[in-house]
Amino acid sequence: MKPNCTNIEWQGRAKCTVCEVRNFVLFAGLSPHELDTILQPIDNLHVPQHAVLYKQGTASPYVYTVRSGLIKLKVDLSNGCQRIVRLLRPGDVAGLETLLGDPYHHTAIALQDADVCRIPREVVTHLDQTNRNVHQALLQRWQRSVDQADHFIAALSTGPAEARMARLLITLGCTGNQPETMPSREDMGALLGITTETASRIMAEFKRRGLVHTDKGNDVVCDHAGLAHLAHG
Amino acid sequence: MKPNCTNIEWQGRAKCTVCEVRNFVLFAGLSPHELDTILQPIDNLHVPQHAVLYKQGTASPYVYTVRSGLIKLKVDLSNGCQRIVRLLRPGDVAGLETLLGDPYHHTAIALQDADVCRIPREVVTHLDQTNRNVHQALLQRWQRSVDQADHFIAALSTGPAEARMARLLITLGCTGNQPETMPSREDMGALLGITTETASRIMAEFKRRGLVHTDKGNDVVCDHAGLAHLAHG
DNA sequence: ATGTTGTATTGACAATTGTCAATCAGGGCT
DNA sequence: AGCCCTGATTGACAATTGTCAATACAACAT
Repeated sequence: MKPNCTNIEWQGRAKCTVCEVRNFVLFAGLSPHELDTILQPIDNLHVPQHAVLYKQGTASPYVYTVRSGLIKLKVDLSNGCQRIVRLLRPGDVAGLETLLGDPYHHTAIALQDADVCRIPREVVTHLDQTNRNVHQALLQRWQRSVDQADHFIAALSTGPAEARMARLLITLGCTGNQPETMPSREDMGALLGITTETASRIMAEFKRRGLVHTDKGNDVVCDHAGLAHLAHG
Repeated sequence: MKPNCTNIEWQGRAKCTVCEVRNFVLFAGLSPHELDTILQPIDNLHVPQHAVLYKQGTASPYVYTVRSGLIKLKVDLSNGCQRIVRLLRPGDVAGLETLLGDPYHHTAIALQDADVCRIPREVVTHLDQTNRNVHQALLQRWQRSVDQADHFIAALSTGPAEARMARLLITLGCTGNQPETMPSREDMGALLGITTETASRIMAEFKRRGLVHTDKGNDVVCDHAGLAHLAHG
């Protein structure tokens, strides 16, 4: 077996009180004192690109919040294919179903190198019961999952492939200002419910039309207005 | 303007203590005494087919639970089309986003005559804070929305139209035992992200192949095994 | 430099799906 | 019955997308 470079690394105990994205994550409403009183450890993990954070159908008592990077949630289809049902960015939460005792409903894989906090289920359930702000934040994360799923249905799974690709690029944050790292053509296909080849063709055509411009590597800059125009039609 | 036969009718104050589906809905864990102490009124509404329960973008302080019938949640697309993102059956909850102060994220319309309970937001938030069982049930409803949305992505928006239609019929509960009421071809199209004509062609072909059998009106009985086979491939 | 590997791109063709228009079928009405 | 209206079905054709195979390209190791 060849050396595996996609092992998740422990990065130390999370330092929530100085977390630079704390205002976006689950514990926004906690005082430093309250954070100190958490008995269970919150660990900081580095998830290299392509590493598996958890597998669909397995159970473990952890919820994850994304601090940096990009995580995909995918499901296995009956015919062996896969479909990506969600993209998680900094501030998003993964594995909420574990709070209800369910095994994970998806397989979580890093699309780009990511840092996540691994939070024991008991920490979340306890804080949910004792802190109003955390409770509200939890409900908001759950609603956010619903909203993102709806976006996948309405924007990324509806209409011709070209329009969906344009919406995907916009969803990925292509504003035209700074370069964005693109997923592989295969992942784009799994995101949009089209084949890898169709995804490749559309991206190549976008390049020819000047709608996207290769920066370096997988980074591109986009013509946001042009993409927005295609996203409608 | 022609007479409107799709007005929502008030059916009286909800009698939760004798509600035949209470075990499936939000207040499963409440004792009769606790139910009596709810100050805000829970109303029982009849929603005729095609009636609008609420509109996307509007705000009102109500959550709804479906007691009978079938409700569709749809969103308006940028190009004027519409996409159905969820189907709600008895026990499902609609409008949870109102608990977070959001306007409704969808337009809710009855696909079949439906009975719903209209619950003031304050009732839910109060019970959520005072009763452990209601709190847990609320989280489960939220997760159920996520799961149903994921099903729309993975099963109803992936693969060729024929397989998606087979999965839709199975989702609608076609077991082959008793007849099921079908949505219109237009709604099937909006459910699957295909055109009305394609939906019609596929259903007609299913009939010719004997996979579905017209019972009476919009009711059909299905060959569950045959559909399940098509759903894979 | 050379090969090796994995991904992206492209071509050729088949299959699917969309578009637009016509026709058909059923229910309600006069 | 005859008419009207709506939704379902079908036909013809164009456009899109999938399939399978070949090629191009970039990163990396030898």
